[in-house]
Amino acid sequence: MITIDYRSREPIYQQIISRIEDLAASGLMSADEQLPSVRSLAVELSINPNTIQRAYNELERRGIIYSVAGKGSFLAKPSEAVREQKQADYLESFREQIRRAVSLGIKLEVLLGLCEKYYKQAEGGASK
Amino acid sequence: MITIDYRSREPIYQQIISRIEDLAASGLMSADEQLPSVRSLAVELSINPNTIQRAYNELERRGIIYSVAGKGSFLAKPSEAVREQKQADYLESFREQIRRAVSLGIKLEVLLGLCEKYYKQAEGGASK
DNA sequence: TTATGTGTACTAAGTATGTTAATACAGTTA
DNA sequence: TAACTGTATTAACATACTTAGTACACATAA
Repeated sequence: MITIDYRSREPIYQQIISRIEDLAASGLMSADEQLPSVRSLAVELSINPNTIQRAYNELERRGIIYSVAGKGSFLAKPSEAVREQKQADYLESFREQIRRAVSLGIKLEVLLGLCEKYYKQAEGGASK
Repeated sequence: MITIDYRSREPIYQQIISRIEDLAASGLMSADEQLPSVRSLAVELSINPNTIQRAYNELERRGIIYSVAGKGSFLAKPSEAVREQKQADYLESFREQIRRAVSLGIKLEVLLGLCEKYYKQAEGGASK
C-alpha cells in the first residue's frame, strides 16, 4: 500500500506523509478508512515505529488523518482547504519545473504536447 | 548568474552543480567560457569556498568543466550525450509531475496556461 | 480478568551529511 | 613582487534523520 525509496534523499517520514496525502487527495482511500498501525507499518517497511509515528503525527496536525488511542489511525474527511493548499504548493513547484525546461533548451511546443499526453494517460489510469 | 535556495533541502553544492550543468546543457554558456572563481563565487553567494570547490570538483569529474591551477575553471565542450541524458531525465520527472497534478484535481487547461505563462517568463528572464 | 493490539510520550544515542574555519602550497599573470 | 587562480588537508560544528528502549493509557476480544 505504501512504498518507500530508501535511497532517496527525501526522509522516510516525509515520503510516508506524501504517500498518504496523495492517497487522500486522489480519493483512492475514503474518509474513516483505517490506516496501517504504527507498529505494523514499521514492520512492513522495516523501519523504526518512531519514524512512522512522526509521519502520522504530522499528518494529524495537518488534518489529513485522525488517531484514536487504542483503536488506530483513520483518514479524515477531505478538507477543501487542505486540497487548495496542496494545489497552491504544486503550482509553485511547477514554475520551477518549467524554468528548468527552458534552461535545458526544451521547446514550449514539446512541453505542451507532453503535458497533454501525460495528463490524459494519468487521467485514464488514475481515478477514484 | 547562479542563484541558490538556502532553504531548500537540496545541498548547496548540489544546487551549484545543477545550475552549471543546466547552463552548459542549455547553451547559454559556450565552451571555454570562464566560470566564477571558487573564491569570488563563495563571496557572491556568502558561503564557504570549500563548498564551491566541492561542486567544481564534481563537475570536473563529470566532464562538464575543466580547471587549470592559476588560471581558473572553464566550461568544457558540451557533450551531446550529457545534454540528451539530462533532457531525458527531465522529461521522465515531468511525467510524474503531471501525474500529481491529475491526482490533485488540477485541470488540463490550467496546466497548459501556466506552462505557457511560466515558460515565457523564464525565457525572458533567463539568458547569459 | 487477561492478553493483545492500538496510539502516545520521552530520553538518549547513533549515524550521516553538509558546512564552515583555518591553513598551506603551487601555478599564472600583470 | 603582488594579487589573483586552483588544490589539498584537517578539524570542528551544525543539523536532521533514524534507531533503541521504555513506559503508559485506552480498546477489544478471548
